[in-house]
Amino acid sequence: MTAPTRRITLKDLARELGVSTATVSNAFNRPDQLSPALRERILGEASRLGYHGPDAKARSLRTGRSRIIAVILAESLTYSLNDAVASEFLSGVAEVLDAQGHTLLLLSSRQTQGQIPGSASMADGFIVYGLMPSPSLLGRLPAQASLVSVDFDIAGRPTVHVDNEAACLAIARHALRTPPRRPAIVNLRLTAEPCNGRITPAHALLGAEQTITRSRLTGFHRALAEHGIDPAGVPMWNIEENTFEVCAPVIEAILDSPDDERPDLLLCMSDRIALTAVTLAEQRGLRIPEDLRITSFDGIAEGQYRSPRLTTVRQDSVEKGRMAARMILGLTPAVDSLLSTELIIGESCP
Amino acid sequence: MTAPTRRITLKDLARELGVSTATVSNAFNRPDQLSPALRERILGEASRLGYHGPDAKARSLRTGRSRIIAVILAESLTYSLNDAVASEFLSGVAEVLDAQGHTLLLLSSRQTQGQIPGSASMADGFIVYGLMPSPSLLGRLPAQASLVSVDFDIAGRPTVHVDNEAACLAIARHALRTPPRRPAIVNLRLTAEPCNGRITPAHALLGAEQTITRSRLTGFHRALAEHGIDPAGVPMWNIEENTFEVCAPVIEAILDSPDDERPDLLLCMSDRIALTAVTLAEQRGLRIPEDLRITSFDGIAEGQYRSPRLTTVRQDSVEKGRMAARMILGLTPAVDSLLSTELIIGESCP
DNA sequence: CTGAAAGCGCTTACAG
DNA sequence: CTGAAAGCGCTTACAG
Repeated sequence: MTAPTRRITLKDLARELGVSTATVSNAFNRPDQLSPALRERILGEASRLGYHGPDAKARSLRTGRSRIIAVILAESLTYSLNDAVASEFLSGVAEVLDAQGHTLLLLSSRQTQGQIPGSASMADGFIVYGLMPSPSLLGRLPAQASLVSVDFDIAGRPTVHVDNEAACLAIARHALRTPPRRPAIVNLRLTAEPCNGRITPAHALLGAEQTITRSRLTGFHRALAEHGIDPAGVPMWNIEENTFEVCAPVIEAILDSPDDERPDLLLCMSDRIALTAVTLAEQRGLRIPEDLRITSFDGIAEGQYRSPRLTTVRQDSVEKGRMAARMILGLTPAVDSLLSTELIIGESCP
Repeated sequence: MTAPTRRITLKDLARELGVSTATVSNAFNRPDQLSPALRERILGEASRLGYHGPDAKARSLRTGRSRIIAVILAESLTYSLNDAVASEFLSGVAEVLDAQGHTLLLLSSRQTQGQIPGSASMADGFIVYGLMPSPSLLGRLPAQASLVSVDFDIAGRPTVHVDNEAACLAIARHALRTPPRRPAIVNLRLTAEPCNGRITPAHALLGAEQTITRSRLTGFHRALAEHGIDPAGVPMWNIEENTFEVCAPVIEAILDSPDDERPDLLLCMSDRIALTAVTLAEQRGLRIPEDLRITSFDGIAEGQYRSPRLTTVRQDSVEKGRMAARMILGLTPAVDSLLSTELIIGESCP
């Protein structure tokens, strides 16, 4: 309780005890390297002197490992932290890291600084989530660090993802069992140039190697073709950000079409889009599913506990996070993994 | 593109260029300490050799600063990441850190390891959120690190919070303007021992220095007394975790009371509780606000974009996060700060 | 404007 | 079972 003149170090402690620094280090790191009695004495003295263990900065320099794992999110931290899917993913990562005594550093490939801060290179491994970051960002990551990508591929690196195309094929098949008069698709971040609204032939779409939503669209299109509907004739909209605020104007534009033009089936690429559609449709007195059927993707909790419960594809984002974390820590062989999805039939499209 | 034999260091680079390591270091850290021409040459050579700047681990040992700020969350990361209020808070923190070239490390006082991993001590500062952690956890934090608490006080440390009592007084006054027949209070984590259900006189409540919800209750009680209602006669329930799953059984118990016992006004301590009540009440065919009025706290987006919009207290959690981050970084004087709140009158209690 | 040297606090072969 | 010594990769007074 005296004023701390200087922070106590392992060396101080060794001198105090009359043993070498190696022995003190061993007391903390390799209990088998010294007698229990001596270890006891060292740990006891340490706690009396307020020494809480070897300094993490020095240890990480010496060993080369920090026990920090970084997750690089495609979107801003503000967006990601408030997005249910990304949050669940992070939960899964955190769960495994925590159990292994590791710690989670949050990064975004949209840092305002333009690039990842140097301090990030302290991490032992990087989980890159959601979108291919710029090559320069990727190049700046320490060469020896391990890397796992999630929801997209980096050549030569292991990846974790779900089979978006098959899942979307399945849900669209379900929806099309009841023939729609005017089906429509609401995409998520699918255009090469930003577009928050109707997609026209003039819009270039991102490729399947750049975004998972392209695979989702392929699934929808396959199902439509199977049912004799020309995909090219099905109107598409695009949403730039998976939030109520950004979705709302696009959905409003769709719903405010004249009765005989308004879609009666909306194949949406996320639950957030679908929930926005539900909210705005109800405000307009449209009945779901009688006037408008809606399918979506993700299976977040919010879509399931208020009626109408969403018909959606559940992807286990928590498990995705766990898998990525296990791979990064070497608990699981670092090989490409495909997680399965589950079709949930709710009330929005029975 | 050759096989990386060994990672290149600042020393290698200096040798390669025929300058001292000090000069290379200065080229990266103190541009004013060398001629622009030399600096250019050094940086050019560095990027050609694939040297991405000084190693973060070594730099942090040498300087004593890591440019990492840790947030210690009261709840598990899994819970916190999926809670709108905590997520918004973290957004605010991340926004400021990012702008300052700092990085965010996520910790929980509920780590499964029982205590914060040693690697956490790498952080330059700690933002402790939501609840007083155990003294032992607090004691293990590096003595020289800065510390800001949020939503509770640590003696001698700066804190950021909102005036919970005044806000709850205000919202309860609003609700009581229409005299309720059977008001009730749904508390959040207010009992000393875990209790997910009705609070009886046998339950000890946490003190105001331990939890913000105690201050919220005081606000409710003051308003009730003002309106001539004996607070002791108002039934109270407690919710252990702010999630739909944990809330639901308690809310169901409340709503399933006989008609003449069921509350007609629910003063809830969070929007999540209120949203659960809305969902379950609607399932039972109860009309809001005609049969049941509901007030809450937080002002999360989800409570505002579907009808009935919640009558609630909006606290600016993002700003709370920004404030805490600014204090930790020394951008703002580290003094106790009280954020204001805003009463939102929605349809759940007009 | 530039460089030689000390040292941040630890861990780890290695020798005894 | 224990200790002396090297060195992880850097930054920073300090001297020139």
